[in-house]
Amino acid sequence: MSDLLTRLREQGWRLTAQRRVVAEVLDGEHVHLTADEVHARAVDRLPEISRATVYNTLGELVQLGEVLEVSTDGRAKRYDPNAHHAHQHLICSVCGTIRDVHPSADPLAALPDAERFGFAVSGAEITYRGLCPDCRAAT
Amino acid sequence: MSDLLTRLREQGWRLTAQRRVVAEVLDGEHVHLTADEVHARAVDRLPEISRATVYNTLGELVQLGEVLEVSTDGRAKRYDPNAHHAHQHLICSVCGTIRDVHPSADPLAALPDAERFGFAVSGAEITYRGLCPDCRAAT
DNA sequence: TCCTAACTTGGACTTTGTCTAAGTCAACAC
DNA sequence: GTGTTGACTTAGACAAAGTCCAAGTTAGGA
Repeated sequence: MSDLLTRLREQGWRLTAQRRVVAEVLDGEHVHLTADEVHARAVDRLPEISRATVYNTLGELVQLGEVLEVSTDGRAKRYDPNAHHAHQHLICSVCGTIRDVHPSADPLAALPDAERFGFAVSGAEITYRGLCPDCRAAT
Repeated sequence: MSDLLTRLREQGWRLTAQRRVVAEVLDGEHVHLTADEVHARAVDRLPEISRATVYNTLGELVQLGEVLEVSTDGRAKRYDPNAHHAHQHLICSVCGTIRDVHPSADPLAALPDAERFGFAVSGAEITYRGLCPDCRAAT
């Protein structure tokens, strides 16, 4: 993650305590946190950090391509620090747990020209849904 | 759509004016409307219909499998009446236009067992992103 | 050490959606 | 047709997620 801080500085970022803390939270646990969860963890380290700053910083990290935004359920967006390795998501329909997964085929290749309607198609996200082992066991 | 009304009645639905109007709005234009857009169009036909009823009715249609919910951007959910034919979505990154598309391969087949982590995987949604012809021309 | 543009803050505000209590009405029985 | 009843609808309050703004603070260069 020191890589990340270096890259950000090269982009002209001011390295404030708040931004450092947000970056550390995302780096610390490889999970998919909501903005409010990031804020809660950031507050543990820097009690006076505001919600607005967390939102701003997350938005900037997304702009810079350092973090991915995942909108899966129409509720809060989740932030995925694993932005430098292509992957898709597998989500438990019951508890919402998210795993990164790696399909064997590129979904873009499966979209024929006739199905592109003149769009310049630039990417594809796949959301797999199912029941995680814990939720299977619970039923 | 009279099919739809018939199916709904068979499910024990009371056929109220409000529900009929919501069903007609979704049937009338094969687009992907937000709940508020559905409400706006419903009000044109039945001025006293309330937002709560539109939300309730859309939720019921989704439960019954007659309409799909599409959450693509963390903003408002969109409702897709084309629930009886498997398809995926292609979305313009600029204007948000959504098209139904039909990839040539089943995305489920591209997820190896080793990448399922014990989940009972039940489905996959692909969101293709790109620039629509209008937005390409505008740049 | 100073300066200043960039950053942060708290709170107001917006959007999207949910909930509730009270009133209305579709469908069935007669 | 008329009455009955539980399902449905309504308006408005509420909640969650996110944005915006004016005022205060500060990182980093001069």
